[in-house]
Amino acid sequence: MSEIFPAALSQVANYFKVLSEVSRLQVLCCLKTGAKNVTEIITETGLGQANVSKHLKVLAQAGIVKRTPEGVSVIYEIADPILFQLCDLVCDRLSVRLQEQTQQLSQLESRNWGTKG
Amino acid sequence: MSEIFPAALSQVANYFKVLSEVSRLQVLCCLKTGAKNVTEIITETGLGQANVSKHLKVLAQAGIVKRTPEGVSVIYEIADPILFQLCDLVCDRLSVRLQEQTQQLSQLESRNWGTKG
DNA sequence: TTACTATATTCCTATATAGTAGAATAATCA
DNA sequence: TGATTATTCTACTATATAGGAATATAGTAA
Repeated sequence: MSEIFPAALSQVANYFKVLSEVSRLQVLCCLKTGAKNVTEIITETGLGQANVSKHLKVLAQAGIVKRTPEGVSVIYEIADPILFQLCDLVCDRLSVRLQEQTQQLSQLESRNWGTKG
Repeated sequence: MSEIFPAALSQVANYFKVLSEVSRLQVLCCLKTGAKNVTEIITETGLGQANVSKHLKVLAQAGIVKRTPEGVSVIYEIADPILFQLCDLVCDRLSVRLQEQTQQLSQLESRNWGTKG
């Protein structure tokens, strides 16, 4: 009955895809401290100009940033209320995983290659 | 000072990338109702065998599913506590965006092509 | 051992897209 | 008008990976 439609999933997949690029995350991080124009984003991230422009377009189409032309330049700001929740969740999860892996590694060490013989 | 290191961001980006494929989301949806072996996942999703196997490997490496060999078959189950929180957040956000867009569209309609003249 | 089943891996093709350079467009000022 | 600056658009190359067919591997039973 409650079949999952791939069409609905593709929207979710696409949202995650937008967040799956380091460069775009860099842009978002640099916008975390407030709205900025494209030039500021370029200098702060160190990315190429055309590249930044493309990424901003993708982010804007996904509704993650808001574009506001202001005179000769264009201001971008984060517009997605869930963005930081998402990133915080993932960061916490990643650090927990790293801790678990570190622990497993140290257990493996002392069990199989310990000096006790 | 608190510079963002792209190396740290790439971990986050990679996590999101794992969730950015429709086929992988299909697999996760089918695991939502409980642990299943690979054959069950194949029939339930309709995906090819090699394809499912590859996606399961990616999901397991990301710590999103847990792999448990059991006799001749292998059981997979969801192991990531934040997965459904993430998906729910995104789904809610997507539906809000769609509502907004629908509303804007109808406003545009009545303002520019309305019968009032 | 052999035969069989369930998973995993390898190789291949097609597609998607990141990143770059340079052209084109748009807005401001002299 | 032209010059300057900010941004976007247009190819282009290189890389990544989804998906499928064939093959390999691991476990089970005879």
